[in-house]
Amino acid sequence: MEGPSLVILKEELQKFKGKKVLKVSGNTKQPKETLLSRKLLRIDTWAKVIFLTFSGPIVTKTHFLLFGSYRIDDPKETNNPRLELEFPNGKVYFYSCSILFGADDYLEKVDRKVDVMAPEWDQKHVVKLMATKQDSYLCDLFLDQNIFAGAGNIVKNEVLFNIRRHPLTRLSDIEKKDWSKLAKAVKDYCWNFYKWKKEYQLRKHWQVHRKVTCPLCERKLIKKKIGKLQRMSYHCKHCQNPKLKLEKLKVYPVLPIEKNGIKEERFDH
DNA sequence: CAAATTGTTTAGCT
DNA sequence: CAGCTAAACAATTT
Repeated sequence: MEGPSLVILKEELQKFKGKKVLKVSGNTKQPKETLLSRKLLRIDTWAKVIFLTFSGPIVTKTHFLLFGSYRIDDPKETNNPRLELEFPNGKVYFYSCSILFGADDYLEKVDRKVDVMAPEWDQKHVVKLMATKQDSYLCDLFLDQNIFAGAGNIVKNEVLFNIRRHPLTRLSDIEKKDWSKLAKAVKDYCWNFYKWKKEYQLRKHWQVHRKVTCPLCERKLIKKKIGKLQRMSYHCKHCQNPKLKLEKLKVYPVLPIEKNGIKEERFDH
């Protein structure tokens, strides 16, 4: 689950704010019983993490990793929740995720200036941090949670296409004056992600991620694990700047969605 | 249906 | 100590 999805979860949990935990269950090894009878006081997100603060205070930190999911008032029948909380007005279920208790300090220490979805996101601050990673490939840089907190593999692949650059372009191959454009392109795409996901239109907007053909030149896309992080990359060898440094950096708008019958997204996460 | 996946941490090397 | 890799974790979709 990428950053924007966590913000959506936060919104969906608002109805439980100020409510008391009536019942706790789940297969987490963390001391879940300590949450009984406590009130959910606040909900914070950072990067791909959600923090729940209960009276006490007790702070939990939940990360959904690659396969995690959640449900509200509508449990899955196929597997057991890691944590289930019952409130007077409903229940929330977390599945296949990492949950840690006692996360008070994390919540305080988090750098909100690098969180792509945070109001405190600070372009200049991000560019400063980028300067410490000049040798990184863009495909690795965009996944660096210390610099682009909340960006994931979809964001990475789509932003690289929007800037028409090869994933193995090094940051140092981009003019320094354009670095702020890179940062903004990632942040802007994340907000589009957020909007599209709420409309169940996210996958419809994918231009290269998990696709086979380049939407511009119709050539077959390259699908390969590359970069230091070896995450799957989808890119067009022809359209994503095969000749480095020749062209001024431009962030192209996302192509309009095709009017064919791509089915609506029904993902839980 | 094998393969991929909206990801990260940690143990164990060199 | 830095930096790398493999392993572990876990569930659903195409």
